[in-house]
This record gives sequence, structure tokens and C-alpha cells, in this order.
Amino acid sequence: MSDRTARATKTRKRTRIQVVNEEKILEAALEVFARYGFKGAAVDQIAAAAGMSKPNLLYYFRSKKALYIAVLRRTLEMWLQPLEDIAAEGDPEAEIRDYIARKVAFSRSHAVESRLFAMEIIQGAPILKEVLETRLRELVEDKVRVIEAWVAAGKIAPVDPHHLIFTLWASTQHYADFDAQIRALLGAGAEDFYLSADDALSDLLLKGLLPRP
Amino acid sequence: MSDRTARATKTRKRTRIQVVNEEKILEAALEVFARYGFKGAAVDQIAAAAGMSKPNLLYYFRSKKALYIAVLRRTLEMWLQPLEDIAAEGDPEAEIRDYIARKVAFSRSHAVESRLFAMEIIQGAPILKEVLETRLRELVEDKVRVIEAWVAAGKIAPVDPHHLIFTLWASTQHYADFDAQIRALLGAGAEDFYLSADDALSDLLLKGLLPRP
DNA sequence: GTCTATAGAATGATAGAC
DNA sequence: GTCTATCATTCTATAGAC
Repeated sequence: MSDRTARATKTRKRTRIQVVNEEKILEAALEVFARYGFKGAAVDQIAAAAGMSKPNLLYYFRSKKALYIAVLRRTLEMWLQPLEDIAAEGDPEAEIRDYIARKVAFSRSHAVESRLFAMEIIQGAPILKEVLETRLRELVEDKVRVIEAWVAAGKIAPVDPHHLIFTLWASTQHYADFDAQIRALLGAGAEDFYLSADDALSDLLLKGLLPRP
Repeated sequence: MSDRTARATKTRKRTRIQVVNEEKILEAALEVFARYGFKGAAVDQIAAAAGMSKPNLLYYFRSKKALYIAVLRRTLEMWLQPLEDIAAEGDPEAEIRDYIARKVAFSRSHAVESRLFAMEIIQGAPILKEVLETRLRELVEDKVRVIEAWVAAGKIAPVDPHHLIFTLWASTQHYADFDAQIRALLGAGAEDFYLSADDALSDLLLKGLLPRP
């Protein structure tokens, strides 16, 4: 056990209580960072939300920044998953419908994660910049080629793959990121409205606004 | 001149230097608030960006919150304009194309304003909530009726007007709000890419992804 | 592992000279 | 109108008792 250090981020074997506390901290940090951004969030506030004292939180994460990075890392993995699942061999219409459904579901089940991600990007992606330029870039280029192949085969209209991907991201994440605006506009009816989002979005993006013969 | 008070926000007649300084402050505050949010922004930082001392800034705006509200008020007016310009009598395709063009142009010329707006909404719209629930709500309901009329007349496909409006907002604002992500993915080519955004978006949303006969 | 106490820096806002 | 000086908080992070 000589390698079990006090700092959680360097620990290889962790006790049950460590795992539980780290989980509570990450959960609380997610909410606070998503609402106030890195600078605006207070460690005290996160500690209170996690039900512990500030020094105790800093026992698990050596600094506010280390905690922020840990939260972002988890969020990024979740955020990437739906895009990775797009399959080149599949039917384009089904693949797009499934992707929209996954992203809308993510916006509903992980709205806070989506907002944290948006907050980081709006702030200029100081932490995520590097991973966006490498890992996400490769992933996007891979999917761009998939879309280009679909276009070349005449399976979908000749669209710019990047614009398509950004439109898919934007339209699906809007339900999480701009939740406060949607609720202000729809009031009590917002909950039902969310349920119709993925079909409405799929139909709009696949069939278009102009009537089809 | 007895009505000329020191506080800019209560002043009716303002000297030239007041107008210039207020403008410099609002411009600087816009950038800082958009990047760090209300809590994360420091008055000192805004004052430095505006080229004056912190007490001098606070001579023009009595508090950080008053300054934030002043910046948001201006931003909201700009943000609302494109939607107000949608005309019921116009041809739906032309109206939508024009709206997308106006919004994409706004995202490019006023990217910082767009990000400030997004930041405020992500943080739960503490300041804008009331105006979203009243003025924006009425404006949106008005445009919802326009879209419903277009659908009823068979001029566009039967879409849910709210989902359409949100998709238009999301897809156009994405170019401003997620600018850091787009640049990370496209690198040097981002500038040219932006120029093709409004045509690509219009075509996608109007014609749809599935090939038309 | 968790706490109280506190150091040391940053922050919002004001007082008062000029 | 603009400045320096300053107050009162709040903040991140650490020290050290238990």
C-alpha cells in the first residue's frame, strides 16, 4: 500500500469513502461550474453543495483548477459518445435520426453537462482547446468523410459536412443550453414540448421546410 | 442645469465626455462579461480594458450589477431585431432565407453580444428572465402565428413553429457562441468557412437532407 | 479524513483630495 | 471627473489539531 497517496488524483487504489466523496464533489462541481463558469464558481459553494467543508474538498482535489479539469474530462467523454456512434455503413436517414435522438436524449438527461461544455467553449475553451484540436478534430474529420461518401453516393443532398455537423450539434444542444429561455417562453408546457423535440428536429432537417411533392 | 446629476444613469443631458466614457465602459464590459459571466468578471478588469481606474468606472455606473444590466439591455435590443423583421405577408422561403442571413450576419458582426446573451441564459437568465417571459414571449407568439398561417396555407411543411424558431436561433448563433470550437476544428480555414454559413444553413433547413426528386 | 483557524490575495465599493 | 487610499468582504489555499 506504499503507493496509496493522500491525493486522490494520484491514488491507484481508492477506498470506498474516497470514491463516494469524489463522486459527490464532482457532481456538485458540475452544477456550480456550469452555472458560474470557472472564475465565478467558489470552492466554498461547491463544498457546501457536496456536503463537506472546503478544506476537506481540497483534500480530494488539490486546487480549484484540478477539480475543474476533472469535471471537464468526464463531461467530454459523454459529449463525444453520440458522434462516435455514427456508422458509415448504416442508412443515412436512420443514422441521422438516431444521432439526433441520442443528442436530444443527452440534452435532457445531462443538461448540466451540456451547459458546462457550452460555458467552457464560450470562455474560449482554455482547458479543452488542446483536445478539441486533436481528438475531436480527428473524430469530426472521420465523420466528415462519412457524410461526403453519403453525398457522393447520392444518398443525401449535397451539403457541406461541417455545416451539417454544426447544425446538428447546435440544434440538439440548444434544448439543454438555452433551457432557461425555452422555459421562459413556454411556461408550464415546456416539459411536454421537450418530448417532441427529436421527431420535430429529425423531420425538419431531413425533409426540409419547403413542401415536398 | 439643476437636473444634471452625477450618476450617468439618471442624467438627462450628458456631456460629450460622459457619452464617450460610457461607451468605452460598455464596450469593455461586454467583452469581459461575455467571457467570464457576471460573477467571474472583475470591475477592475473592465476598468483596465476601458482605460480608466476602477473608481472612475464606478462614477459612471453605480455598481457592477448596474453595469451588467446596462450592457444586457443594449444586447437584447440587437438580439431581438432580426426576429421582429419577419413579415407575415412575405414569401416564406424568402423570409426564412433573409432571417437566416440576418442572424448569421449578427453572429459574425456581434459575436461578443451573442456570447454574452448565451452566457446570461446558461446562468439561468437571472436578469433577462422577466423580459423573456413578457416581451420576447409576445414576439415569439406573434411569429408562431405567422408560421402557423404559412403551414395552414400549405406554403411550408407542417412543422412545429416553436421547434422551428429554436432551430433557427440555435443553428445561427452557434457560429458566434461556439466560435472557439469551430476554430479549433477548422484552424486557418475558419474565416472562409463562415462566409458560406448562411447559404448552407438556408439550403439545409429549407430543402432538407434527403434528396429531392 | 475531517475539522477550525488563518494566511495572503483579490474584489466591490466608498471617502476625500485635487 | 479623475485620482490615491482604504475599508469590508470574499476568495483560494494551507497549517495543524484531532
